[in-house]
Amino acid sequence: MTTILKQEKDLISRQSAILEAGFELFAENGFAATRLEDVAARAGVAKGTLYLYFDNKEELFKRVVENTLILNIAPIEAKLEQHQGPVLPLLEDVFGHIGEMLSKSRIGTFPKIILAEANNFPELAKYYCDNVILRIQGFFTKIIEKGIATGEFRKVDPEASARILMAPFLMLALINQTPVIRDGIGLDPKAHIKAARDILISGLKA
Amino acid sequence: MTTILKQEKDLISRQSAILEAGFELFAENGFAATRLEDVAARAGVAKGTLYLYFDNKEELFKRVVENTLILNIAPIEAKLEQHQGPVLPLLEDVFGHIGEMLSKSRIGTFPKIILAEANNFPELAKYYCDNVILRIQGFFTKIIEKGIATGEFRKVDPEASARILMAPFLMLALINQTPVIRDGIGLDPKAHIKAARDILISGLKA
Amino acid sequence: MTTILKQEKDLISRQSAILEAGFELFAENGFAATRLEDVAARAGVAKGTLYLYFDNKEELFKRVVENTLILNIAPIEAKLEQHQGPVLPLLEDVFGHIGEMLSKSRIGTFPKIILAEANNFPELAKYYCDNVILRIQGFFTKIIEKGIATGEFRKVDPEASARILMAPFLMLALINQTPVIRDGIGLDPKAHIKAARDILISGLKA
Amino acid sequence: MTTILKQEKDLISRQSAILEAGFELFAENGFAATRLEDVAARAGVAKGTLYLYFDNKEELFKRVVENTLILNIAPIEAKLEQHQGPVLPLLEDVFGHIGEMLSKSRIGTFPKIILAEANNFPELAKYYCDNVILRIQGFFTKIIEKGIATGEFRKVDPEASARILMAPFLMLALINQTPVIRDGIGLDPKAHIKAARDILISGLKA
DNA sequence: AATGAATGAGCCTTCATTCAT
DNA sequence: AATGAATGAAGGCTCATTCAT
Repeated sequence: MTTILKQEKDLISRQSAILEAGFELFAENGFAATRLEDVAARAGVAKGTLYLYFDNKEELFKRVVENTLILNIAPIEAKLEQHQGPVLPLLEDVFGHIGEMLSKSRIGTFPKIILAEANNFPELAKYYCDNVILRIQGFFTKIIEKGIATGEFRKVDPEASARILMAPFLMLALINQTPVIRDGIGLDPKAHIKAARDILISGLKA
Repeated sequence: MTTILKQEKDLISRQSAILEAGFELFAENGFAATRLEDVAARAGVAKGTLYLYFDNKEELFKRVVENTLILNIAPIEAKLEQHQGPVLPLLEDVFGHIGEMLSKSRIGTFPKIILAEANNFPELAKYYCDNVILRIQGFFTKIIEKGIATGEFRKVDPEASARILMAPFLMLALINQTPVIRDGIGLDPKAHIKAARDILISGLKA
Repeated sequence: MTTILKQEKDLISRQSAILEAGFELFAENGFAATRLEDVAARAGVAKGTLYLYFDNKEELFKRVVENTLILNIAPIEAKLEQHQGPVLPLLEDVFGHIGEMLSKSRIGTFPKIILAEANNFPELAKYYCDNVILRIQGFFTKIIEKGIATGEFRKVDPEASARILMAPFLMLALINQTPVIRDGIGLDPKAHIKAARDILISGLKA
Repeated sequence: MTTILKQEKDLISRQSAILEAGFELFAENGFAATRLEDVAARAGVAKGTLYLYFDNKEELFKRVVENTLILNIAPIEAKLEQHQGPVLPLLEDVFGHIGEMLSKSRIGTFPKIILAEANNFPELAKYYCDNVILRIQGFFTKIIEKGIATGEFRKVDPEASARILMAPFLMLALINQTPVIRDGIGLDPKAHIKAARDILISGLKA
């Protein structure tokens, strides 16, 4: 049984290693400019091994995206579900939460990959749209609606405003994954999130 | 002489046609997925002709970007230079101005191209950063500083806040060039700009 | 116009060279064991050049087959059409004709290729079946029917007998293209055809 | 000991299963297009197991051929040896015998395999030539010689005529293993053999 | 200057073979 | 002995680039 467990672990870690390697290289170079040979090398396996886990390059790409997309949206949504009382503290909390996530994990790479390849992989873009963007947008929309209901916020268009709340996060995600530009404009994630929270929440308040 | 002029004009228009075609295809498919054969076809020339005007694919890409980048930042900057009195009306005006530009012209394609290929073309990204992003950022920074000076705005971090002002524009630019996503989330450019102006300006006001 | 003619000739000869090279190698090694690189080398062109003339390996294979199949069936059929009087001399003539063709040209390679790849290329086999085998079979069937009508031949099953007439030709075609076996069994094409004519015609005679 | 016997039997049956599976797939797809993975699957063993019984793909192929080649020529030869009196009845008998064998068993697959791969496996072809073709040819040659001696047959070239006798069998073997063509030309084995016997024996008779 | 046929390096993918378990 | 995951050489195909016309 120990052996079985070990094998299982090996299998999982090997697949993970490939997904991980694929993630890094796709994020760095885009889909086309990424060579499977390099993915294999970074994962520490042979070229042919990739095909034991993935049908082809496209499928690997999709799985890389999907795999990482089972992201921390659910826990955030849960917070809102359980939440009682004024939404302002929740919103402030969420700003910090997402901001930190985008600064530290590499989850912010995805918007970039998806946007870059959206025309070449429309189904993938749709998938991302439905499972990530729309869920986040829905989350913010509900917060705004609640805030309007409790009188905390002015009467704004909840959905359009939700997208305005999301914009600084998108910007952070994109630019933080692009060193040349991030360093070029001197963007500091913490200050960025702080300014976003400050201005946007002030702008919503009644 | 007429002939010479005509020839010259032909030369110019041929080069333009290539740049134009390259722009459209690079914007649609990214750098790698764009085939020079298709660029040539769309420009109405033969494949070999491209090489009479451009050294290679990379150079064509750079020239496409550089060529179209001489965008209308200057007039906007000029407005600020000449401007007297309260900055709020100017800022409101600028919101509409940029919003319209991004909705109608294809200038919004660039952020997407640049971000997608920033790691493969760092000099290009740097160039774009210096000549476009930083200038726009500087523009907004100055407006905020002036607004703080006139007492119109709260005391915020001008540069970080400038980036928050830019975020919805970046979002609009990116998503508007990506039909799958634009339609997927139901983004309406006008409503988007309206909400941005509303929330951000309220958020800045003293 | 001289130039145009020359170019046209070049194009034709290049395509022919590829078909020729493909023919030889496919005949020698079969479909799978033939490398396009070798086809290109034998045709005196680069690997990529093949793709200017053929979509892919399969298509090249089919074209090789089809191309050579516009063979000398038509002229033989014509003979029968024009023929008057007793069919025996015609049949004897045809034996010599086909025998010579199979001995000298490499047209006899096809049955072997087709049979070997029939399961991998069923449409091709069907094509060959309809356009070659059935036409030859029809030709012999008609001769036998005529011969029965004129009283030259016994009353035999015309179609089944036609296939018996064809059998020695098939054998010759297959074995003559397979040196190991041809030499191994000491098959001499002329003697083979002579014996076939002798026995089969005697066997049909009334 | 029962166990040992069982193991031994398992070994034998496993090897047989592989040879069997190989036979079917090689016959269907040819050498190159047959994947060892499929052979293993059809034999109900793992891919690696093949290599416990065979050095490599080529060797498996040869063994598949050799293994099944020990066909029933001997009993037929014996008949001739013991035979006394007129050969005509024997020849007629043999026609039915071989015809039935080719229609029912899969022994007719071999000519196709051998011919298709003769250039890639010359020793195999030689082996088949010496042990099968030449023996059958010798058998028919002797019958014809005897028949000439007894005055039953005309004075023909015995060896060349032997090959003419063999031709319809070869044709049947090849085409019967190739459904597309067999169905395409509407070949019926029984009628084919009947016509062959009829015409060829008539053709030989004095 | 313009063409487009030709080139060949490069990459994805397959599959015979190996080897740790 | 048996397994099947892993390997990597080999080959089909694409497309940026060249060059004869």
